[in-house]
Amino acid sequence: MIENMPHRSTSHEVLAVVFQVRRLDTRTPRLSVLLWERAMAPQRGSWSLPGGQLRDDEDMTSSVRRQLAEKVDLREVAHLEQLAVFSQPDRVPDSVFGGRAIASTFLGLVPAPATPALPSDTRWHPVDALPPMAFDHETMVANAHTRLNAKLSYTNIGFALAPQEFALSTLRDVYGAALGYQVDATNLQRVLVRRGVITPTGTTAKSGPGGGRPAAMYRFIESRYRVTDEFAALRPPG
Amino acid sequence: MIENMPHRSTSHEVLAVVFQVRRLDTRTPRLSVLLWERAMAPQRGSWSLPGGQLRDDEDMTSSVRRQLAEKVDLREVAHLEQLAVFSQPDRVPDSVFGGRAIASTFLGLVPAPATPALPSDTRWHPVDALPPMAFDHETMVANAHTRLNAKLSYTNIGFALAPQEFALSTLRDVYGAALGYQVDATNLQRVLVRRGVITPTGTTAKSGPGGGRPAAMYRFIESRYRVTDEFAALRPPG
DNA sequence: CCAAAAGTGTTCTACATACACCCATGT
DNA sequence: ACATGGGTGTATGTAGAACACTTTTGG
Repeated sequence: MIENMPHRSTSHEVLAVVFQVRRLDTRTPRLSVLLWERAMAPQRGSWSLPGGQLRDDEDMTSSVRRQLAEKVDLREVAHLEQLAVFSQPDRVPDSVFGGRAIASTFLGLVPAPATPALPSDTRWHPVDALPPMAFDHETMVANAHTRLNAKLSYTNIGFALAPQEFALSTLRDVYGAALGYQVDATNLQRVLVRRGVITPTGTTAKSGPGGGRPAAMYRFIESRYRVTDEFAALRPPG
Repeated sequence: MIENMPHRSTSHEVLAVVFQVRRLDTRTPRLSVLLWERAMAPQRGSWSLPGGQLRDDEDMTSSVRRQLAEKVDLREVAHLEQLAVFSQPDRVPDSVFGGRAIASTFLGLVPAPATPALPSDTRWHPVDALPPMAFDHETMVANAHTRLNAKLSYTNIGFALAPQEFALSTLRDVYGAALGYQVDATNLQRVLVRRGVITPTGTTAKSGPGGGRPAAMYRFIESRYRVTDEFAALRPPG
């Protein structure tokens, strides 16, 4: 492959860090990210973020949507936002795109319940146990995770991870999985109700086997991203 | 000019929103942004952000630095960070870069006291009284201003706007100019000292004409960007 | 001695955590 | 009855805003 030619071309790729809170086994759910396994060199066998080259006539948001549609049902992506740009000239070898490639990353969120069929090379991986990853994609995942955690504090972004209707214990698990520490359902309720983010639906869930009081169901008041309280904070315990 | 050809080229430009808190007249200082006036079509006479095309062999941070060096003394830029990408295919007419141009924006900060000579087409403009601006550059300034204000709350980013040593009343003016509301010097001191962001130097300033108690001088403990308190908030009065 | 500017101390409020206690359901 | 999970109410801590009062200078 030719490297360091004076006028190598510059292309632009778009990559999506798509998160969902998923329960793998019977244990508590984990924050997971959508990855596909590279079948060809370079870095064959390592895992990549979904994405691809930006076309000359599309903007980046359209491009991410187009490329994601090959991996998941787009109607399930409840939130999508720009993250950062990665522009080291050698971040991917020239052989991949026939030159140097700038990457723009996006954060995508998929609500908890459903996930449809995935292509055979594509899988969800818990972010706390990532497989070997291609190029600088691991950094991108960390970056996205940080952004998500920050926004859980001061926006209503949880709507894009939680089911349409949910018990508070479910919401607690969703927040807990994303933030990486145990969240108190009691306080979570008070905080989010006070801020006008969630509201009771009036219905209640059934008790599970072994009894227990039936849980009141809640829903997010808006299902569009909004900054709810610029200065709000969800602090870790301790 | 040719438009909507199936394979128009895509180029990449880098633009910097450089802020400084400046006193224009005798009144309180204002947050200002560095702009240059377009001498040629399109949009001749409107004002643009400094920047230009990314080269094939440089990363974006290097590119901003290179392009900024044509406008200001780079040693004065105390902070530089990535903002957002603007990728609408028609955000600038094809005639400018011979095709479509994606723009990556950066936030730059210059400390208060000095400003060296500028090129004749370049001037500082208060952000609350911007001149007619080219393309989507006004949006970019607004975007940068929002980011700066958020970071004043939970980081030590003020170091990049304040002089090396300063009285608290000066720092109050710097914060006030950026945030757009009056800040109480008393509380600012307590908050920033408690967080370990600023510290007294031991020296005091001279009193001005008409007297007044001499002010104790302070400095920022670190002059590197740092998140000081993830959950901190500086709220507006009222 | 008075005005001007800086600094100190005190109070007040609001938000968020912690935790003990009460409620509703299944077996 | 009692275990299991859900919900309510109360205390506690803390960061930050508000503001009155004191200190130090110049004229």
